Amino acid sequence: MRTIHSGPVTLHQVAHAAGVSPATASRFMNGTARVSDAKRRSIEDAIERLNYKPNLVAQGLKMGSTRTIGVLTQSLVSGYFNDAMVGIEDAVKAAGYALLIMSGHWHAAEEAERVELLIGRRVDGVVILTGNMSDTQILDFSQRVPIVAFGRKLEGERVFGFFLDNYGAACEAMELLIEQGHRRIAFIRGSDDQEDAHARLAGYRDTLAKHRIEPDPDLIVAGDFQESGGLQAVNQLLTSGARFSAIFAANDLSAYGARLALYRRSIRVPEDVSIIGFDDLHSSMYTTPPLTTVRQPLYDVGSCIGTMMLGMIGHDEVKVALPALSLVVRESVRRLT
Amino acid sequence: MRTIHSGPVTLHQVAHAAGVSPATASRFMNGTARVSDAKRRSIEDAIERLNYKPNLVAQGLKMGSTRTIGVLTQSLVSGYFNDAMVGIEDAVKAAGYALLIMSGHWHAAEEAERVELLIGRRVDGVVILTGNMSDTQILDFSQRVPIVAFGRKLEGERVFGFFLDNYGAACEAMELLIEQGHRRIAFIRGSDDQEDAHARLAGYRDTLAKHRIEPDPDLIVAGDFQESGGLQAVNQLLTSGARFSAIFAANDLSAYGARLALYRRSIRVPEDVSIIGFDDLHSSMYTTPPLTTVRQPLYDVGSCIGTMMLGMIGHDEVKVALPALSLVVRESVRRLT
DNA sequence: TTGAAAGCGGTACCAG
DNA sequence: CTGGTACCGCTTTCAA
Repeated sequence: MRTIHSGPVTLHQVAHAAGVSPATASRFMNGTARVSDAKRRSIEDAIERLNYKPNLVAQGLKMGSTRTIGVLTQSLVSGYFNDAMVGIEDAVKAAGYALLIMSGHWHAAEEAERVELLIGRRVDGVVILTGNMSDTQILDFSQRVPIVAFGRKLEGERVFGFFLDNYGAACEAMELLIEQGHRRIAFIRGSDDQEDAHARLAGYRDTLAKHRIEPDPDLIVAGDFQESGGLQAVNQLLTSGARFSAIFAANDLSAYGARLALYRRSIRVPEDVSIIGFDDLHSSMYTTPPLTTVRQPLYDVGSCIGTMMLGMIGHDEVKVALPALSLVVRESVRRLT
Repeated sequence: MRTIHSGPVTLHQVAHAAGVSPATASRFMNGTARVSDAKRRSIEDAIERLNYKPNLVAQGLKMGSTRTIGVLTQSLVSGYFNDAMVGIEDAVKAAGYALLIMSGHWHAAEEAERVELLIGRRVDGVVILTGNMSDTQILDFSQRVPIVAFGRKLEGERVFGFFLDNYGAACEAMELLIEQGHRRIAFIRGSDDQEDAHARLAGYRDTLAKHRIEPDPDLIVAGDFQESGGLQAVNQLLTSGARFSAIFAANDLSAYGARLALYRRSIRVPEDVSIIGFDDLHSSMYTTPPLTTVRQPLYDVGSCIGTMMLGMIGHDEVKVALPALSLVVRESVRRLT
């Protein structure tokens, strides 16, 4: 006997085929209660025969949980964010959670709109990867859904936000440069609207001050966290005739651009000028020369976020240790002789 | 008057507050039918006051459509796939579709499992970005959900698969090298289990043959589409003492690795050896020297996929022009003198 | 134009 | 242990 059915098979059909009530079939599916051996077998059999797969949408509606975590990223093509993404996914997938990813493109209004969409789709929680929304906005959202945010300090019943010590790491990077004898160090800034950019710049300034090195405003040039910005920055530095023996780029992408600008003028790295970056993107291990930089353990950050999220959803107190930034010394910095 | 409510407000609450039936409220929400001015106003008012947002899950259950497209990628951290991802998203978001992304890690069983999960979540369609599943498996899945696949040729009622002309583009790349006077050209292979890897190798071989250049098996070395593979490949080439004036890397990542291996031995690019890659990752514009490579218009591929998917879901015939590969000449290839 | 009610596919409470 | 049934939030006949 073969029946033509349009859609996927339902639990009712399984129950019917197995000669039991949907309730029993459901109980069997979820192990919610004991089911007699006979019935169990016939249910198993029916499931097998009909190739039944539960409808997660229906379950979601009934249970009030979609087993989905919304992620607001800023760019789907950022190696930076994507590392965190896999950390998150790895942390939550064992619990049956999937990720619904949307990107806000560093635009507060768009970010809010995306979060709204995420909530409309009834995600069980949303993680916000930096961005330009105000803390207040996020706090507001957290009334409606648990939130964990990366890149800002936030604390509350259904919200937790944290950031890594960019300032401290920037100081470390500067210490390395200075310890290697560099005094005239250029700094390529990040996007003005990003917290991290400021922290890194502050680290640059304060470390210079700490060592009583006279800061030269001409050595601080605009950038945008992109390769193109780094390229322009160094071009500007070079045409302005500024002297420097090292460059601290606010992130690796900028460092790539800077490196190319130097290459164009046949300035060697690190023989003529040293470069240090920030982020430790995967490809920074393969630039020529391999880039000395500050490692952001984004995968670990993602894991933390994932476990925190699961904790908030399950109303558990979870304590996770935040990963730390660290310097990774490769070959783009050389001692000044 | 203020009422304490646990969850989000429902359409029933809105209807109640507005003094109309849920049916009318629903009609208003979707513009399904005319609603009298008076009622309309009171509904609008209630929506505003209660800050009502429709429950997409409930709508999904009722309508049999989640307005979600499942995407099976192979890696969340691949610049290659992610470009396509944003193309897809851009193409479908205007239609109210969101992307549910899962990755299969080039593992057929895992891929199938992910697709199964996607279907369980009742996505309206799934796009498969290459991978190692068999065509048969995909055809099977397409019985249950419309599929568009990238990286394989597939045709059917609810499935469409296509690939770009990797072979032709590889030939073009080789032509460039040969035209620039190169005869001893090394080839770094891609992963053996990927179709594209074979196409590119075939392009390499056939173009050599076409120009009656004696192929040297020692010049074809293993790779894995990763930087590390490219690095090792060139190391092997170098230690084996093989002579070559150019390297054709099966993809940009391999080219990066190759470039570093050369750098380590102080072999200059392109003065001593030329390198050509494949993919044109974003960062290939900023390597030193900028990489000559074959551009894969992944964003456009994504757009096509998105529109095709929308077409399949809406049972429309859509004709989209597939984007073409093209050579982008930068600075890593030099004429042999 | 409007409301009542059925039902999308499950789950869980309540009896038995 | 099992079945009947209400209901999750929304849409859509069907009748009025």
